[in-house]
Amino acid sequence: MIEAERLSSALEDYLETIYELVRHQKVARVRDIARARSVRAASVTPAMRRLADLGLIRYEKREYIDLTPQGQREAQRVVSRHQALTRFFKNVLKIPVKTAEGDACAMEHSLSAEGMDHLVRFIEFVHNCPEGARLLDVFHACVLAQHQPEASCQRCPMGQPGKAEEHRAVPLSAIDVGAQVLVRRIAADGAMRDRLLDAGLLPGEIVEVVRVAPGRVRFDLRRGGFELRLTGDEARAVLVAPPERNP
Amino acid sequence: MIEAERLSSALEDYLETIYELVRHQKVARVRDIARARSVRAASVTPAMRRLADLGLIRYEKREYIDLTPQGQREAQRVVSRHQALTRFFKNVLKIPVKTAEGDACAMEHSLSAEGMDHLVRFIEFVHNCPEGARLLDVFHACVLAQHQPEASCQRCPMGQPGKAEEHRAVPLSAIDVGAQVLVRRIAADGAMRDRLLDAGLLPGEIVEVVRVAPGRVRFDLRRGGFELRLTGDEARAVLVAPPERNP
DNA sequence: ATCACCTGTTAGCCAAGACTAACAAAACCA
DNA sequence: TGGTTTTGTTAGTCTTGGCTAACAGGTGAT
Repeated sequence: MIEAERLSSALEDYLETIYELVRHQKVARVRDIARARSVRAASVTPAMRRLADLGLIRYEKREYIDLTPQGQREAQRVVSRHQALTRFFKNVLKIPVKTAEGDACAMEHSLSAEGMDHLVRFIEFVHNCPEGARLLDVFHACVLAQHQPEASCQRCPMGQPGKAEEHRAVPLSAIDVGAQVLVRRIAADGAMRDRLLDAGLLPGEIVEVVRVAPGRVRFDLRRGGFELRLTGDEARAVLVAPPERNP
Repeated sequence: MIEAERLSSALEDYLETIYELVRHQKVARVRDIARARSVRAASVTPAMRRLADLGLIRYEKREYIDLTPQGQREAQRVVSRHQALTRFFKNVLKIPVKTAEGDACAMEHSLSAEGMDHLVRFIEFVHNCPEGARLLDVFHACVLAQHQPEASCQRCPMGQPGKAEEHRAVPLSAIDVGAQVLVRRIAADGAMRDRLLDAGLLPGEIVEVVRVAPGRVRFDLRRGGFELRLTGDEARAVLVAPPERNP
């Protein structure tokens, strides 16, 4: 048995798979592990040898595999992170179950102890504290339902077009050349939202309007050293804080 | 130029590094990339060749490296995820800046479009909506400050030991053998909290008390097929919903 | 009893991505 | 101009973690 410095994600995944298999099917065999991880059985054998060398599993050729106490602890650590992330994605962010699973599965290997600690505090908060539960409801009603305007939150000024400007949010399409503005919100869904977010238009970012095409059909922005071109529709979906006015 | 199926995390990191370098230092050289990524220069050259083959960077031997428009988009996508995650970890979960950076850096490669979409909605919510801002305040005051009891939230019943039981939360140490209970909250900090969370005691989990040592100094639990042993102190820190009573 | 089948192992291959050591090209001085 | 230093590239090695193909060991059916 050799001392571990840091388990690779692949080995953590194997360990987790074994954990789930013994939990549900009582025993873990090479075949099952291969199926669960979508790899060939021939790839499993050497991984088992490595895990056995690390003292995390008991593995004798052609026999059932199971976890040592240390392997159990290690696997449990990973599974806990997986659970915490999955719950956050499903219950708080409300992303589709399958995507939530996928994201959690990939991220579970790199969440720090501190991240885990605080993430779980957050989950505890929205589950246990009436304030937390209420505010989560507001988030879901107000923000996730934006594409169903009639369902959207009455309290939140960002959801009400008339009140938006009072709260210092105007579409980027209304901004003059040369002004620097602060992105507040992306009022778009689906592919267009993805495009704008991927382009770096996150709330809190500062952008400068560099050029506006005649007819305001195209907007060239500068953002931290790079230029970015938006269509009129895109610019209308980017809500920003209006530039300061010197009174 | 070859078509990309899916960029590896390593290549995404190189791309991101180049992006940040041209943004701040105007140019990216092999030396700088190697330093930024803590690898040897000899590892950078082949990575640059791969990125150039994918049409993401412009790279001529011994010349400055820069991003093609496509590379810029690709890098920006990764950087946006990095930013969104960092902000969430820093401003919402309030984990230390350095840890936040580290976690974001590792997770940025595996956040789905949907996860990104909803994560940013959440950030928009707590930044723009008065309700959201309040949510965050309550969370920070009530939950993160738990170890300073005088600062803890007055509204939240979980923070007030007297009221906790009314809200169906009692320490696991008070539970009888044989009972199945639901974990509500881990009332511990630091290493003990980490240990309990890593052991899978997350809010929402169901555990059964299998055995209690004389003097209630040790508690053996069963959780989804595995046994788990807690000390008395640990059991006192696990707040659970009391078992149903048949009236 | 033997043949076929299922499962697991071995051997040998490959690609990614790191490393060192040695070499080549530029740049920097004197 | 020529030597030194810095910077980049090449060649060769290693580990991880996949793959296929071939083989081995058990189980079961005829």
